[in-house]
Amino acid sequence: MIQKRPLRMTRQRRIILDELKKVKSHPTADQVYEMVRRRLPKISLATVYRNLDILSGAGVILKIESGGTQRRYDGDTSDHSHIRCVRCNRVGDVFVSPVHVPAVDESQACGFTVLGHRVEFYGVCPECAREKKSSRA
Amino acid sequence: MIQKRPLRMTRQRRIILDELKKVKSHPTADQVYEMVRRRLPKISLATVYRNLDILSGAGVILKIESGGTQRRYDGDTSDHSHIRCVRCNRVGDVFVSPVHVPAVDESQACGFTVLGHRVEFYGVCPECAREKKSSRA
DNA sequence: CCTCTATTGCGAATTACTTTTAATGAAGTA
DNA sequence: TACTTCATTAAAAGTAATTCGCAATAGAGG
Repeated sequence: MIQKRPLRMTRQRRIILDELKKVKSHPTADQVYEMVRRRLPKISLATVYRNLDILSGAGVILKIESGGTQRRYDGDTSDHSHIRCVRCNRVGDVFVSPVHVPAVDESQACGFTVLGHRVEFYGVCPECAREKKSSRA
Repeated sequence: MIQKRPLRMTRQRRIILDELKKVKSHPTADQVYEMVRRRLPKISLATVYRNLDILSGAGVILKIESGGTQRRYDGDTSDHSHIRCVRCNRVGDVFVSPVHVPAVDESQACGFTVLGHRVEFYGVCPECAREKKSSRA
């Protein structure tokens, strides 16, 4: 594995990574900002965004792109899927045995070279399920 | 099947729908705007956004939410998956026999009620593959 | 230490989309 | 056909999320 350039471990980068690894949720950049701010009150939101980009580019964390208005980040890079709440966009982890997806060749994929796939689940998170029930939507 | 209220078919809505059904690509709102503008030069981008929302809400077209910075729309509502180019975010169709995804219960999904899932492919589109090759990135 | 250059913090800019407002026009009614 | 009504429109302003530009700063190797 060729390491292009070792990541320079600045105070803010270390703390961002540390906070993200610490939680099992999938926070937005905003939420990471709030978490990190408790330890580094002067950090800027742009720095948080930049580092989340750099860290996900380096494969140290995961950037969850799919759906919703805000990106989310995951400190857990082990193999698992995600489920997104259709109401509040909260993201949870799904641990299932590897899903068998038939091989797809270019002819079936508009000439695209297939690199991989992911399975995305959607549903209702416990919090929203509770609200829904009480408000009889 | 209860029809809430029949869609009022305005000139601009008809043309938006027509242009979207005409192509087999998955244009962004911007691209739809450009297409429609050739026939309705005075239409506004907001109208395009609003109608794409209304049409997808009515199930006449598909809104593709997953990944990239811009939403994409699909005039083809038949059952198929999508593949996204990791370089340019272009979206293509993938026609595969229904993928078997094992049932997931709440305990495996952080307490979420699972409503469904989709399989997303990613890869490199023909155009980007060609560029990559020539520029030896 | 000292230098070199990646990284930071700040505010301003950009992107992608949504809302507001007043005017318009599609479709049902007489 | 004329009238009515209310969903829909265009244009502009607004908003939220993210990114950029740049001077100041600070890790890491020498």
